[in-house]
This record gives sequence, structure tokens and C-alpha cells, in this order.
Amino acid sequence: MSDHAHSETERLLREARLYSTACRRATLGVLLGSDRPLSQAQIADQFRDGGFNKVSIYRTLASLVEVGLVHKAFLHKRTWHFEAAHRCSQTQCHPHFTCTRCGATFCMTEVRMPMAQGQPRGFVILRQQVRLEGYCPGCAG
Amino acid sequence: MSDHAHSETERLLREARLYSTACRRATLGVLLGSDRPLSQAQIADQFRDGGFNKVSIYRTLASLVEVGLVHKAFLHKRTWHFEAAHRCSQTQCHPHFTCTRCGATFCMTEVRMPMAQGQPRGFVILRQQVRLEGYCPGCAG
DNA sequence: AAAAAAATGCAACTTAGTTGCAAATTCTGC
DNA sequence: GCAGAATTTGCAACTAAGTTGCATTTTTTT
Repeated sequence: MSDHAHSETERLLREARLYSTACRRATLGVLLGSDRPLSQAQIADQFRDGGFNKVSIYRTLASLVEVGLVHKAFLHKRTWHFEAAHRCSQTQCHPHFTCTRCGATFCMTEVRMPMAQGQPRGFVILRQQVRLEGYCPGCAG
Repeated sequence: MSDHAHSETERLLREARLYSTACRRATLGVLLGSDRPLSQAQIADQFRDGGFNKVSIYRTLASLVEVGLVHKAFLHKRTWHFEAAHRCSQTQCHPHFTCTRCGATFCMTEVRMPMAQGQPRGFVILRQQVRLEGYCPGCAG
């Protein structure tokens, strides 16, 4: 990780009152640099020389989710994918598109969805998530 | 299962060109009678006297999904929940609401969501799914 | 620099879902 | 209805994402 990225992740962790540790800086750095949500295994793959234990990565992700720096974006094939929260609003992230042919997932930041309306009285909606399925440009046509 | 339900599930299975077997009739009957998506374990719980092997239920669900009688509604705690497809359109089911306090899930059949628009050129959207989170009437307030 | 607080790594575990195969059930053509 | 083909079922063993307990190491505080 570059010095710049190091100080950026360090600042975010400090603001969140989390210990600035190697595993947290590395994990957060990978997520901030990714244009799509990543699983624990995909994050681990990005670490050179040694890397971190999967348990540590899972616990790191849990702590980042708890303070709101990271979101659990979606489950794909029974595996959680995480993304940095910096481009998500309080009540909804951009939709995620998964290609049913090749399995790739994309962040649909251009697609705007209105918040759900018309729920029965008594229900309080705090967050909504939209998943899209279909063919990506490479697999369509 | 009542005689009426038996003949109804049998008809649906025949139309779908599936063998009408005890496990399929029972599974489909349970899903048709449920007002919310169910997991394999929840379906198995509804079977009296003996029931069926979990492998058979999983394979039954796979066959019902393949012919379109049943949908994989959503993953909750890494567990798939299935629902009969009779009230879903081709491109989207009703949103599903999960209470973050008690964990219960509800079908929000009253909530209408427009199909996503504005995706980058080349993407073909075939289905969309909306998940809602918040407090149910029992847990809010 | 020492003590306190928290993170890390390891091994063992949990659990939803899957696979291969033999036995049982359902369907097809007579 | 009945024999044979096609398909489903149950069982045991397996897979893999994620979790837990605990001893060790790192980070922070004073």
C-alpha cells in the first residue's frame, strides 16, 4: 500500500476509534481501491507476502462494518461480499448487478431507485437493497 | 395434505412435466400454503410422520425452481428461502422485508417498485430483487 | 518503559448445501 | 394390470464459508 493510502486508511480508522492495525489498514485499503464488492477470499488474494489469517480478515471486516466504514453488500453463492461505504447513502447503496452467465458482479452507480413506499402501517423501513440479474455486455447478444 | 391440495399440486407438477412424487407434492403444498418464503429446514418442520430426507427436499426444490414453480426468494443468514412463484411476475417478485430486531421476514406484496432504469449500455436486466430492512410492527416504537 | 486494552493466528468446530451410489418409486408401452 | 425404463429417494460422506476459544503479539495509554 502507498504511503498516501496508508495515511488515509489510518485517518479513517482513527476517526472511527478503531486501532490502526496492519490487517485493518490493508483490508480497508483494498476495499477502497476496488470498484466492486469483494469476498474475504478475494481480499486475501490481494495481499502479497504472507497476508493475514482468514479469521483476522473476517474479524476485521466485522469491525469495519460495525463502525460503518464498510457494508455487507450482498451474498453470492453463500459468500458475503463487502464494499467500502464511501459511495452509499444512509438508506441505500447503489444496486448490484450480477451476470447469470459469467457470474461477474457490477456496481450500478448510475441506476437510481426510489425508496419503497406503501408498506403496511407499523413497518419502519431503514434500508433497502436492490439486486439486478441479467447479462453483462460481454455475455449479452 | 387435503385431497384438494393433492390434486392441485399434482396438476401443477404434470403441467411442468415433473414426476408427481410424494416429496414434490408435499414440498409444493407447503410453499403454496405459506405466506412467506421458507428454508429447507422450515419446510421439513411442517412434515408430520417421517417426512423426507433433507437431500430429497433440496433436490425437489431445485427441480421446482428449474421449472419455474418456485423461486429462490432470498438468502438469510446464509440460508436460502424459497417461495411459490404464483404471485410473482416474470421480472420481479414483491420486496421482502426483514426485521433487524427479531429476524422475521415478511412479503411486502403492497409495495410496488419500478424496474431499474439507466444502466450502462450493453447491460440486459432480466430480473430485480428488492430487500427491505427495518423494524416490524411488533419491534418498532 | 510498563501496564492495559485490543488484535492476531491457530486448531478445532459449525452448518447449509452437495455428491455418489444403491434401493425404491413413478411412468410408459403393451 | 405388468414388465422394463426412467427418475427419485435415502444414506453416508463430503465441501466450504464462517465462527469460537485461547495463547501470543501488537497497539495504545499513562
